[in-house]
Amino acid sequence: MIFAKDCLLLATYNQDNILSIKNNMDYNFGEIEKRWQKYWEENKTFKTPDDLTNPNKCYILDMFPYPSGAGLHVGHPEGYTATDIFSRYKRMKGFNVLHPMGWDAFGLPAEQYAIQTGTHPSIITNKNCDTFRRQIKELGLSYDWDREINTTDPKYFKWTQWIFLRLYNTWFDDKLQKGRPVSELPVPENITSLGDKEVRKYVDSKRLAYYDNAQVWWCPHCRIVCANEEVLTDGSHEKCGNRVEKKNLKQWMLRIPLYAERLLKGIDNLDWPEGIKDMQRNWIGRSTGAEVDFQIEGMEGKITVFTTRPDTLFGATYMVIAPEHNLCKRLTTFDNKAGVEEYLMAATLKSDLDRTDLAKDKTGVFTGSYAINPVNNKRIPVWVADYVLTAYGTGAIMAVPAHDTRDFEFAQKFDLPIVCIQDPDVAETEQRERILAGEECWTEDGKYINSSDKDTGIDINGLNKEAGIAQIISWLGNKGIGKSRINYKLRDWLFSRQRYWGEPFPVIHWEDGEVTLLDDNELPLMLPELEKYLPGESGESPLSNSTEWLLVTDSKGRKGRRETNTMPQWAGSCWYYLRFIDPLNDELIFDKEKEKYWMPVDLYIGGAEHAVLHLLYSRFWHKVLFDLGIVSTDEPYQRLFNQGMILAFAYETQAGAKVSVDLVEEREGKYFHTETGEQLRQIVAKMSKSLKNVVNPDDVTKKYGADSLRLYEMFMGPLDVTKPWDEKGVKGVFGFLGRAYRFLSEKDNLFDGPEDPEVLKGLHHLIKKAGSDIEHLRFNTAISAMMIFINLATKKGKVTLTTAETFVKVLSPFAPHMAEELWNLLGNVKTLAYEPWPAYNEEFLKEETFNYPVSFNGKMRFTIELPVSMSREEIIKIVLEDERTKKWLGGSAPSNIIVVPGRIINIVVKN
RNA sequence: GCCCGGAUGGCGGAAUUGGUAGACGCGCUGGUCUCAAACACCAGUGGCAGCAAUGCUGUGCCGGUUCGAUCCCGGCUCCGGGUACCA
Repeated sequence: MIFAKDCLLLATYNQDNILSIKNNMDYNFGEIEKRWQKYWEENKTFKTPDDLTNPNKCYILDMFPYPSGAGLHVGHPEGYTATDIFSRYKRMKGFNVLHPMGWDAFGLPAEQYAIQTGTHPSIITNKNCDTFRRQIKELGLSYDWDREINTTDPKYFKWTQWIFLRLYNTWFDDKLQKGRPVSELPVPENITSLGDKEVRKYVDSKRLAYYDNAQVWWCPHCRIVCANEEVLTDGSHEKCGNRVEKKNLKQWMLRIPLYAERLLKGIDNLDWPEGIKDMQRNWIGRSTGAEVDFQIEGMEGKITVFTTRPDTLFGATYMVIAPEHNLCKRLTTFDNKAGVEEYLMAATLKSDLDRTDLAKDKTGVFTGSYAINPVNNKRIPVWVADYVLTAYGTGAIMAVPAHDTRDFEFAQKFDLPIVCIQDPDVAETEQRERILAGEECWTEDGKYINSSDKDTGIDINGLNKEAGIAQIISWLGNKGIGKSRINYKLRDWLFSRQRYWGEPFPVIHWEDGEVTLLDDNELPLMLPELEKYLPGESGESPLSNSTEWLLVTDSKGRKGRRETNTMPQWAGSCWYYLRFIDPLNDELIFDKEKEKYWMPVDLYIGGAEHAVLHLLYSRFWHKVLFDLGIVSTDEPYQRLFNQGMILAFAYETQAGAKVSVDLVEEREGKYFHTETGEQLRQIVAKMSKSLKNVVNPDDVTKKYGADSLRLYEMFMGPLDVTKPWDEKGVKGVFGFLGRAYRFLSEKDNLFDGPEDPEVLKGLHHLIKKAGSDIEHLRFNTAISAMMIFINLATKKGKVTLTTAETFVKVLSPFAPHMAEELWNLLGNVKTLAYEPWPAYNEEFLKEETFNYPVSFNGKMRFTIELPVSMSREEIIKIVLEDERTKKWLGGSAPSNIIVVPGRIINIVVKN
């Protein structure tokens, strides 16, 4: 009956289609996919609508990739397919959809390649982008390619530099909890009176971006500085595996801790996985406590400590300062000088590995000096130990060995006094006595003891923890030697790298010491062409080799030198979601109206490895831009979802040695080493070059088509879990697509007229389930529902044309090429990308009867079909009369009968 | 060590979050088609016992709450991820 439409189709569509109709029994995915990819590209089907009046907008974003030389692996399409399904679904739901893709293309591999070959990094970068683009297009992903961005494009990084200027020119108003332009910064009079230089110094100390000496990890092998997070716990460089060392270098830093409170509070209202929110909270690491000043015996000055437990001051029997503490030298007495110096020397040479290894065995050395415990005026020794970190708190602690395990270990080792000040009344008698005697550490709460002093007039004995803390803080405050304080783990962000292939800082250092930034209209500051990309010996970036670019002279003849550091890779990815809104705008970073319309990002999908850093940095920049009135939302990413990693099968010997996949053969479901013949275990491991178990999407697409790849990636399991790749699984979904295609492309299977009620019910069940599953990103069960429907339709043998069309619409977000092809074969001439998502009718889903499971004491014994409307009483009556019930009762009377309408019948029998 | 996830057939996973455990797919077994194979199609498939009807058993282990537990509570074991002395 669809012959008439076929004729129309033949007349309106291209020659290829005639072929496909003749041979429509076969699912020729190669031809189909090529045709529709071409159609979408030529018709700009997925161009983002310009109309900003549609109140339903949806900004759907992938974490854009670093275009590595290896090309795509099957992990990439997982997230991309998920956002694509969501985007296609939202378009059909009538939303304006913004769904862009781009490249996070600055990075070390291209630079290393440049060092080796002398080719400009942009050449290899662009080549890699081309590969990625081709591969991504072959997956039929519905990106608006007119919005493609590349972080290495001067038209893009001009605005990255522009944002840096804004960060530099912003200070954080603590009272308003808001970033403001430095032009609005009030400068105290005692500073203005000291002259311009001091004012400049003051302003610089408030800027969000500052230039200062920083102790950084230096990788002698890569000749670059590594961020803390790039240094692994064993003291090696994440990128190259070589040992790193400490070095002092002038660096750009960003004062992200000023935004700690805002970043922390903002997390609460985000629709993000709870685990990721927790990780961000822990990273920010807010803790409340107090700062307490300790006088030093026989010396001017004081040691300030940060403690979360000021209430335990009476138990503080010694102090520890970090090796890097600035009072360290002064506190060391003549007798102890040799020992301390030796210890300090050892500490600076220590890598993280040493520190971690030695963690089990605490080290430290006595300075010879004593401090005075303010609550009881007792002399307590001051020690130096590397278990105290200079970067956290004040770099000094008061040690309360009775109630802190680290302090306890240290005190035991060095035989320092342990005074219990909290009675562990909940502990067992024997344990309690040990604790009271200072033989065991107690970190739980308890009633204070030994916590009063007549001379200082303080007494917290008998109080609980909360009251004790409050009283001590108020006592410290009155004395002017302490106050409550909130401390964060979050540290200043080291924001420069000694590399070529990054955004240049728009900064000039003048010979007189002044630092100036370029004006907006001087941007972008381009990277110079170089002959050699090797970094300078001293740790300077390769940019220092380019004298022509490097040296500048101003109109008055003053000489200056450009900043040779470049920005880290985070810079470009911190704000790219904003540029996608208006990527071709040369006048503005983006149009304000467009930003207001599209922001925030409604769905952001990417790997969990970016859970903390990328998302935290990005949120920080966004909040600054919000404070400056540049963006309209306080948070950038409203809903976040992390896809799980895709692993692959790998093989290992009985001894546990990994065997490369090309040395493995399968025989009767078992695996053997092709050379040694040893039987191997199949395990699941990360894809890696060394195991040769990396799966390339190109190979999958060639064999089964992009629709199958997409479907399998989604069918493997829930989006957020780690799951192993298994090619056999691709075969499964390929089979499903083939069955669906053959069934729906065969005219004899389609008819006009009323639909079979069972098919109708199945169809509407599918529409409902697929819609809700897509909203909740549960694609695996949506696909399963489509399979169930096709199984039903094939069994029935025939469906109406309307049913076929409806099914194709539901299928289309998942397998868009095949859906377009079928849509076309069913007689439609336009793309189905904007066809309305079908509505389901609850009426068709209604059941007349329900097959009740009847259980006895919770064990299901048989089922009985009863009308849904039947009352509880009637149900009980019928069930009790049933022969099978009598059999299972075995003569005894039921003590209780539970009927949950539409669910279950449970008969309780007491023996 | 601490924090966060998780454990369901031979395998990936499903179960309206307290109501018929194992949907859907893979694999396997048998059959149809074929000279044969592949493809495709049909049937079966948690384990144990039985020719079968059927029965027993079963969601990492032990215990609890409940008429009823994969789901809630307590205690373990193992696996994965994060983190590294954060005062």
